[in-house]
Amino acid sequence: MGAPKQKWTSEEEDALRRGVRKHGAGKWRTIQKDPQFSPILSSRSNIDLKDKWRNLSFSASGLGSSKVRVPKITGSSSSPSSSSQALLLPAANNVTEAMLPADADKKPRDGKTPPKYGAMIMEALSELNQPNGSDIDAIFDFIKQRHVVQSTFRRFLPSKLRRLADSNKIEKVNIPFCKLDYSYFFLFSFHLSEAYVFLFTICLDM
DNA sequence: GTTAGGGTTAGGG
DNA sequence: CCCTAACCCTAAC
Repeated sequence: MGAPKQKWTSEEEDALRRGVRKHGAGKWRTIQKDPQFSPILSSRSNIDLKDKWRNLSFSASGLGSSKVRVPKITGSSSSPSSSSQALLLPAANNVTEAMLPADADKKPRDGKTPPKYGAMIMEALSELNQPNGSDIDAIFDFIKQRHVVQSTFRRFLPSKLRRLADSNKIEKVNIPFCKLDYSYFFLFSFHLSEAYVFLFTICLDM
């Protein structure tokens, strides 16, 4: 409780980047124990290094740069891109030495066109319009294909959905007639002239 | 024991 | 009110 939040300094960030550049990503313990970065990252643990690196990757992922609009929405079938082992990056097939953007110094932030995740979720649900419901992965995949979102989006996507539900925009209910623990989320949006009923399914544990 | 992923909380715009 | 960054917990290797 003594440190509510310890912001990362430029020195620590630089040290982390340097360490990754030298040892490579994934060797957080080695970087942390390195005598060169040890005094700098003494207050940081390997977990912290990993988290910071993760955040850095997200920031450098590219948000607000190339807004590739893929009107190929096939929520029902033909979804080859939606696999199981797909990195959050769109096409990061550049593994040379460091799989991190060293040129992330520049942040091409639009600033004029905020992502608005809430709108993305609503749009995805509206476009999907699946009677059976769309799982959270489908929603995420849809948004990912349509917009460039950060990897963190998937992490706090449930929280955002819950927030939306709390905002009377969406509601979640559990359906017991499922095979296992399947939670169906009902999302009903009341429009001025039309009433749309969307529901997305979420897999709790399987 | 360490790393990777997911979830939660706090702070800032 | 929404988005970003740091922190904590758990599972897999």
